[in-house]
Amino acid sequence: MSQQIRVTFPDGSQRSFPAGITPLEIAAAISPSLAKKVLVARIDDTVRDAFTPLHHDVTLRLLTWDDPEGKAAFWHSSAHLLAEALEALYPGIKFGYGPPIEQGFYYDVDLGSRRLTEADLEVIEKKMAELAAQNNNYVRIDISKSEALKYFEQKGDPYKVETILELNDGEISFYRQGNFVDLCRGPHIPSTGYIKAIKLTNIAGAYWKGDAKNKQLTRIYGISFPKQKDLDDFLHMQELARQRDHRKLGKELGIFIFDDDVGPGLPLWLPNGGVLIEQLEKLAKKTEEEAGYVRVRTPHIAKESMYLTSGHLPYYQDSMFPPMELEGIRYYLKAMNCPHHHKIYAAEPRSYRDLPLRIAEYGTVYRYEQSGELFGLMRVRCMNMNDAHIYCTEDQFAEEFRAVNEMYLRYFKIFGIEKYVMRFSTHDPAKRGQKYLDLPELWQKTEDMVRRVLIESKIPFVEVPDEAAFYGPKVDVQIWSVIGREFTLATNQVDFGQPLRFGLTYIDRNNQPQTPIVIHRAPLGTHERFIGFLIEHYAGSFPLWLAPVQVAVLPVADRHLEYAQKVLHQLKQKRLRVQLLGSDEKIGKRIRTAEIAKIPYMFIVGDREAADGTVSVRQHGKGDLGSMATDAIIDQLVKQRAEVLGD
RNA sequence: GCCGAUGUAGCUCAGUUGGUUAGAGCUACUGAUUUGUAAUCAGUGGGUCGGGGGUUCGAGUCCCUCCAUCGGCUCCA
Repeated sequence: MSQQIRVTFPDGSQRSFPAGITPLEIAAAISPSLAKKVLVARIDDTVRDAFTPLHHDVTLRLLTWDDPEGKAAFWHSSAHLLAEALEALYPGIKFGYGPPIEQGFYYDVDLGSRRLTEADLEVIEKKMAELAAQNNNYVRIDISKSEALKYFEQKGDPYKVETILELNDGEISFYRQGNFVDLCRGPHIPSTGYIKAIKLTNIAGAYWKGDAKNKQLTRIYGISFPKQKDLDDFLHMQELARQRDHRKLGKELGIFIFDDDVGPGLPLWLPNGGVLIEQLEKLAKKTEEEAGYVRVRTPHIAKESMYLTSGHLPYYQDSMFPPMELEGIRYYLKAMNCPHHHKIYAAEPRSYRDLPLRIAEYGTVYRYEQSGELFGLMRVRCMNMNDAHIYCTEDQFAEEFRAVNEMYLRYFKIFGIEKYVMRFSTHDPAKRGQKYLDLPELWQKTEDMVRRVLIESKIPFVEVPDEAAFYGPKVDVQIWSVIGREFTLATNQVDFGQPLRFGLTYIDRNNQPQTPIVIHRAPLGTHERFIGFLIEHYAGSFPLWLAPVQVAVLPVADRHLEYAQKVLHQLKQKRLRVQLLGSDEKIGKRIRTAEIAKIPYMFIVGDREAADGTVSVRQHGKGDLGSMATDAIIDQLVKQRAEVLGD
């Protein structure tokens, strides 16, 4: 009677098993140690519980903690465990969603009038550990819609009821572990005992269904692991990440500050930050000059009428500082540079021979970001954009877009930026005329061209439908802060809307007026976000060309001061940024000071060096490199700088 | 903007259940020291405890309120 099924494994091998066997039992048949590690299984193309009975021939892949799907199930099951603990501790609370996330899991709960504190988290953690130790199995229960509704109506959980109402009968399942039952499509790990280490990380408010109009629930974040050591490692990594947080390093390295009296989101760049800005601008200006850009300067404010022309008012008004009125006219602080640049384009008649026209400016813009959004340098209210607008014909568009893209890649190479994602945002044709300009041909043409350019330049990218700008498709570069927040670092946008609004034209070879296409591009984003990112990227140890102080000169004793001054002078002659760390403190202390300041090079000079015209070179993070002829090492540094800045 | 937490010298932090002149290290300043690859020694200065209001005989410590920061949510042309 025992029917056999054929199971195909990822390596192509096949084995027969009695029907009704579960992936977990199959794992046990292969090896007991494997069985202990299996969390879920990919059955044909779907990830399912490892305790799913198999009744037909299948392809099977056993998934463990080492697989992303394994981790996701592990954390999803942990979220259920959190809910179980919460229900045990605070009977009667209501449950929202409780999914796994990239690093851990959360559960949204309605605690009524109860407030949770950090101390409560420890209590909940203990309860979770206690429930985990019971090693209860996760059990799947397929259930009808009406039965499901009945259960949660009886229990009095409106959020679950609302969720069930949106599901179709026949695709609803519950999962139970111990005495706790939750609506869930799964899959789950076999039992709670797999969860050995738990850390609840924080409490936050979160709107039900992510809608600010809905009630705000309490979200409890946590993370869990199959071994205590994994949790320890995770916490250690987090600590290391915090060490390179740009807000901490920015203060320690004297790069920027915020001041209550100046205002939130309005950074003050200290001299060291000023150097970073100078160098970035030097790089950008050189790069843009070589790429045929022209440079302009425009005011920080403009009349209301211009923003009516551009269409930013009233649509974007909430993100702009409120207007100021002079002589009966309203002026706005600019939130973007494009309108000013369009005016420069329109300042004279343009011929097809003038195109492409590439107008660049490190423009300062002001945006009224919500107070809760501000985040160090990464999200501010005053920012300096590496902005430019390229005005071109349709025929020139692909080539211009490609050139911009290549500029991105050149920058990324210089900075060694490897962890990023290019997001290609396209429009939804069904929403043309409402969310998007109704210019089907241009959408089609530019989207195709952008896609082709991205593929040809072999940049991995993700295409996100229905995320384009109102006026055209765009490519954004996404990066992450050390604490894992995602930001758009750079952006490259196509615009066929504003040229129409501003009535921009050029005369083609047949003497007919035509509308140019505009490309908005900011490969280095804003100084604020880019430098915030760089601080974290380099952990504050900037490469020579960027470093605020490039070389520290350390005389061993007072009698070497004269020689130190001579070395200092040689460095300055080559326009290197230097600092003399005098001799009041012992040399070890001064080396420490320079190391903490993350100065790339130290030149230590004593009797030996003064006698033979050398310096003892110490590189930040690497240590003593030995003595070198002063001229030779300075030449090396100058060469290093020239690799990026060209001089 | 919403939920929650936090806010003590320039920086990092300690300040028991509210009780005499609020502490430490680093920094700064002064003096001594003249040093060979990650912290020389001594002395001095510096906070009224984020702002305002209140409770109390008495508040850094309790309450209210405003501001800022932090963690999320929402937002992000």
